[in-house]
Amino acid sequence: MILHIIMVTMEQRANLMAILGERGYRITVPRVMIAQLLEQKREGITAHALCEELPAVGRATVFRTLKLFMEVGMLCKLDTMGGAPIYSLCERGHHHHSVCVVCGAVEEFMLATIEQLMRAISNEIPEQVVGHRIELYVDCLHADHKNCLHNGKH
Amino acid sequence: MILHIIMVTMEQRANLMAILGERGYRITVPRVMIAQLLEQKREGITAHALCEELPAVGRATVFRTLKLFMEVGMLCKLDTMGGAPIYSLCERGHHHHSVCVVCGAVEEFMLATIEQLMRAISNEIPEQVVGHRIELYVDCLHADHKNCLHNGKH
DNA sequence: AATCAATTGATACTTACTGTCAACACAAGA
DNA sequence: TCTTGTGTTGACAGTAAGTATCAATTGATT
Repeated sequence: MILHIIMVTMEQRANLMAILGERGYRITVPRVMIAQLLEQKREGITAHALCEELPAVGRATVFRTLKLFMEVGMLCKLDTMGGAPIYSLCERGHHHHSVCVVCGAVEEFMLATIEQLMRAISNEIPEQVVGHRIELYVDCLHADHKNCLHNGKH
Repeated sequence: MILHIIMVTMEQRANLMAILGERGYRITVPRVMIAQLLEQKREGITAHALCEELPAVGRATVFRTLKLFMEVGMLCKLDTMGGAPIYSLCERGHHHHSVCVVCGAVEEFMLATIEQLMRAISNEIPEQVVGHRIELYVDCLHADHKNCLHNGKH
């Protein structure tokens, strides 16, 4: 059973800024603005859309910031195979995506079993696991694939 | 314990061609050449390198073919965060990657537990799972991060 | 061998992302 | 609170991954 993420907490942005601070990165206006927007767009957002919604922030800064957030493990980049990548905040290790291969509908999900698995893997391999990313390719089986991203394209 | 993939079988290319045939795609010279090369480059290869090694095959065809192989579920695309994506053949669901966040070293691995997990998930969610992708972000802990992809860049 | 749709290669194009650098702003110390 | 220095920004130009187009070609089928 999929547990959709409902909690939209301020804690996350605070976390993100705290992590930046800890690592010696500055907490700047553009970074806070981008974090805020990502927080609102829980379903994820493209870099292009981010730029449009934050015209005050330079394009280069948007990409630099996305990369930074990814490096500190608070942002996932989802490759949609034929569309622009989608970025979305994640508490480390607690957020994954399923992509419908028919209509392109993207859903977030979490499964306790995945997190259990990750802990198990940590014990099994010599490397130290600092993060992970799981994408499920599914057929969402919706009668008409209503959310079809591809409809507009063909 | 990581089980590195050792088996290098001809079966895989045959599989791939069979799958193409089944789905009504033609088995052409460029497709066979690309499949052959991918088979040799087990550790994965960039689209750019593929083009260089197969000068007889057009760039567009290389990308089209990679996309096709991904669509039939026989090829994984690995996003390396700051480098060109790496493509590598996979028997469906039996091949994943770990990426060292320090030095960028990429390793393939498989864990039976992951495949068990996927079967479990299939039963838990309403969507039909047709494929998956798992990337582990690790610190490989090699004393000097010898395989450091980033060395050349900084 | 003939047929015809699927595929190819060349080219031009789009777009995600990065490098550069002068101007700026954040945090810390005087 | 003023100063100072480094991290960060924005604009712009550049790189490179990937796609659209279209005439020429090729592979499966008859």
